Amino acid sequence: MSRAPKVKVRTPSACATCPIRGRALFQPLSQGEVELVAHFRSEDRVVHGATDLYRQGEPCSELYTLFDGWAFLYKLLEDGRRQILKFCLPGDFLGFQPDLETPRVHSAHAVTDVALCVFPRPNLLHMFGEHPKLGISLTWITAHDQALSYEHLTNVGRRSAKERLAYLLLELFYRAREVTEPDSEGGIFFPLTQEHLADALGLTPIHVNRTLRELRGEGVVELGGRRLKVPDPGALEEELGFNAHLLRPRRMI
Amino acid sequence: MSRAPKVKVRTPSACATCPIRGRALFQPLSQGEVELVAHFRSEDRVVHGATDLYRQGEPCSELYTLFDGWAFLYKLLEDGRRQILKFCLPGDFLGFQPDLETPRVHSAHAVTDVALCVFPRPNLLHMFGEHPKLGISLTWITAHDQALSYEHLTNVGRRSAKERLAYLLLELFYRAREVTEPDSEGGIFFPLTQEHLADALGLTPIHVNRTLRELRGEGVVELGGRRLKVPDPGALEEELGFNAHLLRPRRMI
DNA sequence: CGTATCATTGACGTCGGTCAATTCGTGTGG
DNA sequence: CCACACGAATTGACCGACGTCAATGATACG
Repeated sequence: MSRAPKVKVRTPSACATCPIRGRALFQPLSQGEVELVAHFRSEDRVVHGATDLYRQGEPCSELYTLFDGWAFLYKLLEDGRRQILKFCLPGDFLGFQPDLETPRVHSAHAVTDVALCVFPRPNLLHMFGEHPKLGISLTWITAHDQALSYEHLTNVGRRSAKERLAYLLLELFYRAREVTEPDSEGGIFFPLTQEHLADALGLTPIHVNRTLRELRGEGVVELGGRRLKVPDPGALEEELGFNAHLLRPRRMI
Repeated sequence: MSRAPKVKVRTPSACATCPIRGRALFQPLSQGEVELVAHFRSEDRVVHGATDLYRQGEPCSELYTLFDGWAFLYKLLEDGRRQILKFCLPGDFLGFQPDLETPRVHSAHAVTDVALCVFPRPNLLHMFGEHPKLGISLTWITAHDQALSYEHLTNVGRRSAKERLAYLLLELFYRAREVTEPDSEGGIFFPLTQEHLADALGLTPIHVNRTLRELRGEGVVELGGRRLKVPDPGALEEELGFNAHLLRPRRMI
């Protein structure tokens, strides 16, 4: 039987009052611009957890704003090895790539049930044609994603397993705290498995587990029961040389 | 004594006849647009090899098009570990980042002597204000860089040393062949040391050396004397699941 | 030539991977 | 309410890819 998805819903086309608008793609827009965006948006869509949103090789017909839930982007090698490229949280914009005529270069997967705002590709190009400022927003988002991706590359390429894991958990802790309500103890909802973490960090799940045990033992993180807490984020930030700037969206100009 | 740099030169503001324009940032521009770009460009600059173009932490006052020579972007950890993020070849656009008010988030280093077109930041913003199409070009470039960066992340996170090295060499071979003249044997000029390769791949120079020996032994690559040749790129592409699409610039729209 | 940088090689150590159980937790059905 | 099933977490024993340390060669340049 098909269970009812657990996600936030809202009345369609309610961009003007969208609860995540302050954090989303089109944050710095005026009232009129928001209406323009609402006009080009085609629908809200809900996708169940543990399913793909799109797959590499498919045509690139839509783009999305993640409205609620957790997802990630990933690449698959021929033999099944998987690299997770980015974890997506509410407010993130997914599905853009340099050549929209070309098949998708990576896949996207819903971890939890997920709610999406859907932008059909032709509408999007229209939209940018009619409103250059939206193009600047998109440039900003892409550049921001790239900075994050460079950070991950550095993490995977040049840090030990323990550093990598601590770094990723800290990043996700900060990002999740920005877009969802922490629980009474300051912990966040955290739906990822150790296998997800492994595939993002270039490790095996087994080694993630061992490393996690160390971090827990040192009191650096509390993780379990779909909940994550970093008791002293400041100290960890310091210790890892974590650059929190990269997570704080600011205006480009 | 300061030796004379070995790079291509040209008369300033000759954007219209720039030999790399077909491959550079502003490729799809009209005559008038090129003149606009030429107007906002401030100068040509030559930088000696083995020096930094800019460093993380500095203010972000200029952006560049690489006109001649090889460079790379990198991040440094506190203890000196280095991750190379991207190798830059003629035609590449450097120095853009999401928040231009904020200090640089990575550094750039000239491998060889290098010639640059310099765009002062304030001019750039002006330029995009006056000509939206340039903004689209920039978005395209950023998205393209990001796709490359995701590819590198996958490479470093999920491939063996041998696969990583072969993959990177193939990529550089293709990219270099696009923008410079191959020698009579089909090899390309290749100024990187094994340490550069190591820092891009998340390996040690020693292990790069050993891995290179294997690849040479199998006839997969010829590398030495600042020259690289991949005798059968097609076969290697096949074997690695290399996606050459990502390297071929196409129009976004 | 003398010096510096890069490439190369060998011996050895370790971080993280592999394989294989066992345990835990949650949801399901009897 | 309990038995069961399934995925995820956990643990141990062992292995191998890659790192570390140290020495030697090859090249280029002043």
